[in-house]
Amino acid sequence: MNTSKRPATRPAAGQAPRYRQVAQILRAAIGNGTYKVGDLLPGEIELCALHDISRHTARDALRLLTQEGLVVRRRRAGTVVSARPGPAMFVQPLGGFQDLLQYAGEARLKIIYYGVAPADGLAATLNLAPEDWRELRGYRGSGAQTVGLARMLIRKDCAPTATEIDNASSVAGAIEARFGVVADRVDQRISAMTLTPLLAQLLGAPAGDAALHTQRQYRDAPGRLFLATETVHPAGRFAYVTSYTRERTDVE
Amino acid sequence: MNTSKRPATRPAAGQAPRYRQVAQILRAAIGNGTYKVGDLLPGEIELCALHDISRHTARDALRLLTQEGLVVRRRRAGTVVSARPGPAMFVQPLGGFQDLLQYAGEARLKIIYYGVAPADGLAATLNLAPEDWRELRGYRGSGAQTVGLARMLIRKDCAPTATEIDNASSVAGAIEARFGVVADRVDQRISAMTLTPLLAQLLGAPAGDAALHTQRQYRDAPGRLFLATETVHPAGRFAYVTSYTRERTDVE
DNA sequence: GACCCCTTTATGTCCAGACATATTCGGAAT
DNA sequence: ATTCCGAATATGTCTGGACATAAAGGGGTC
Repeated sequence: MNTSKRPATRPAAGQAPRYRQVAQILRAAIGNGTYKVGDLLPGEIELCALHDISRHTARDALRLLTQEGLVVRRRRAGTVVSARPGPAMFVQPLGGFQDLLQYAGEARLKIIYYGVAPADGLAATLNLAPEDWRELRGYRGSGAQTVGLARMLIRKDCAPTATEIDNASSVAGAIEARFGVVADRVDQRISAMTLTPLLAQLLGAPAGDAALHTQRQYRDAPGRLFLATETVHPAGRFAYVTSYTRERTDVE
Repeated sequence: MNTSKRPATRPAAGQAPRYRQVAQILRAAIGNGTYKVGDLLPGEIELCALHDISRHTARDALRLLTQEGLVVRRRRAGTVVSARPGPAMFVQPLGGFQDLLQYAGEARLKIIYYGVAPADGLAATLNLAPEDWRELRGYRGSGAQTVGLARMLIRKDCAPTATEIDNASSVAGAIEARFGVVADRVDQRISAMTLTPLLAQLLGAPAGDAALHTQRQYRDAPGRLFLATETVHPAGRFAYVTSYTRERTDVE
């Protein structure tokens, strides 16, 4: 293993890593129809040549697209386009329990309000006593892009600080880390809704547009509600993606 | 780069890849409390030593746990446990899986078209050769109430008759009963959409209203697509309701 | 105790290589 | 035209290495 090694082609300062750039190029090509569903993407070796990158970097780029459900990869068969990306679409796995405890990919929660639960806020909606809860409101998004709006109630006796929430991968995770309160049951409801003028304004979308409405209630082992959330994602910005596989019992 | 390379430590025949084995060991350790939320996992270098694997294999194992939301990784900070593995990782996929194979509750499928896949139908949307597929269109509803509209592609070589479909609890069930083709993997995507005038008319809903849009692709064991469906449910008529419970995994 | 700064560190990103293997495909035979 | 088989192929898995960088931590100063 004594061949000389090409110096790494690092991205310019402030730019995304090369593998993300290549992933974005491919994502855009799928989105604009250059590659259609069923088409083969350039293979790993071809991507190396096209973008002057290593096979590792090419595979990392393709791994991103695989995770987003845009392509399917099988050995020898190659990389096949399986879906078109919505423009700037974020996808959240909707598989199992853990997926409920995570933010979608890189869509972070930007807190815009965290404090006393207003009498006419989410607590009222859920018929809860506001004085027992903290309300949190925030945007979900990445960078300057807003994917959705979230509103949550956190029971006062297990309300982390805003900093703790910022540093965690989810609000439920922050609660568990700080107070040891663990979600034992999560009830979820996904439905379609029409954006009200207020929500539309907050989300920078036209009023009357369609949106995904997700409500979740998290309960601990004795069944006590400790976290309730609702999120609104305008159509075109967000989708739940799930992949179920029939389980093999031959594993391990 | 002229040091000799250790031969790869491949898993024994029939066993999962090493990176999956290591991931499972760590997952179990998190699950049984060896590592608690907030704890540091062994770093990459330590995992290499502990399991006699390369850093790449260690990183792949940790990447799985990251994807499952069990750990959070940041440079220099290390790998921190962010959640305990619920059954969600294994979240009774058969239960969830089977749900995909059934109609929602009592909402039956009323077939309004079953035959040749039109050149401009769903096959075109999925970039499939229409001549290899049958297209089925129908209403989902109960009694006189229409809940949603469904459109499906069934691969010709395993297309049941309309009567067989009527008599089964699902199209996938009819396919399995008649041809023995079993869904091994189902990819699902749930998003919000706005009703086009045509869809609105078919559904008796105002054009421009919000709707839930669900797309599913069913693949058999070798990964071949044999059934693709899409359904549209106007807002207010349909919601996905799910309840996840953390399963007691004290047995293993 | 708070703050600052520098070193250390553990992950992130990128490079190269090799072997395994599932899958595709082309050619031969029927 | 169909079937079979073997070679080729493109991804999967695993090894090694190097540099970048964000973050932790320790020590010194105030």
